[in-house]
Amino acid sequence: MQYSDMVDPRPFAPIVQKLRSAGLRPTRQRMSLAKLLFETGDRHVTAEQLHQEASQGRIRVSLATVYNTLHQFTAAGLLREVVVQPGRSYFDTNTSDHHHFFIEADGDLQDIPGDSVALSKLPEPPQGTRIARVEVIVRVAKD
Amino acid sequence: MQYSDMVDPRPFAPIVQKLRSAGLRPTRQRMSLAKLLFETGDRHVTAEQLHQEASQGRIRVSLATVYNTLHQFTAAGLLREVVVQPGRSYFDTNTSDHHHFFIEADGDLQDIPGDSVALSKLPEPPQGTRIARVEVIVRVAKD
DNA sequence: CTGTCGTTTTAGACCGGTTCTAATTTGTTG
DNA sequence: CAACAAATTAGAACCGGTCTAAAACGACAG
Repeated sequence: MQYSDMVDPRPFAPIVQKLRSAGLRPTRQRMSLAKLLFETGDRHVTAEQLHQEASQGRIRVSLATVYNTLHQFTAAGLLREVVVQPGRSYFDTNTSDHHHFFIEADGDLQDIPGDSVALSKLPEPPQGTRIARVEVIVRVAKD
Repeated sequence: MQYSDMVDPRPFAPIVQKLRSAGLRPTRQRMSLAKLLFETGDRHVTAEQLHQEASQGRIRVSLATVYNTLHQFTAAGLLREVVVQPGRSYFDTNTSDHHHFFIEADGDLQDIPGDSVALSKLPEPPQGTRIARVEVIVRVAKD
């Protein structure tokens, strides 16, 4: 029997790692939220959604902490904030260069596969500025 | 002396027209706001900005009416709502197909000349949906 | 293991943009 | 001009998000 056959004895290790290398202390709340965010593929969540999800699990976190954590993760480059609706922010666990579909009727945000949208021409930024990011939002309606 | 040499005796006529054909009664408030919005080239305003601007002129309009009017104009296709910042909406008097620079530091929005950005490839929209609009936002930072 | 100290979390107050409500005013039509 | 529907209004309410001050916690030295 080899090590690789066993269940990982330190299931939190990768998350602790992730937080540490982002310069964030691995606290109970941050670890729990990180698990929810990063252990199930790409996600787009609002603060309220994540807070509710946490509450429904065994995790007790205040809404303030959810906001703090989302912003810290964003500042650390672990998340990306997406603004498509007035008065509500989404946080995307996919931080690679990509764009979004927004299904207005449902308030549902989806990643667009990286290479299925292409910009063939970009404008010169205004005097004294440089391009920080280019975002493409494809707003779709239901048939 | 020809008609075209004279000052237009009905300076509000074009605006009344515009409102009427949008199915909106040409009330005092709507006319005043329309003048502010449409008589000085392309603009990007927030509700608060427009309200303040109106107040500074001779126009008395409530903030509620500014919101109502902006939304009605948007529904009628006279304006376009642009969402780039959490918790604040911009309204763009340019309703043609075009995109935006957003200068994050100033909260300043600018039109990108129509043909200086080009999408060479668009994705298939998700099952059961169709593309309603494609928005490109170029976020720029100051040097 | 314990004490210390800076960091994090928390409840709840607060904030700013936006929407709602019910009463009043205005535009239109006969 | 009367009558009625539509628009406007002040102010309350709402809602996502932020702030505050106090309590809890994590890391580390001893």
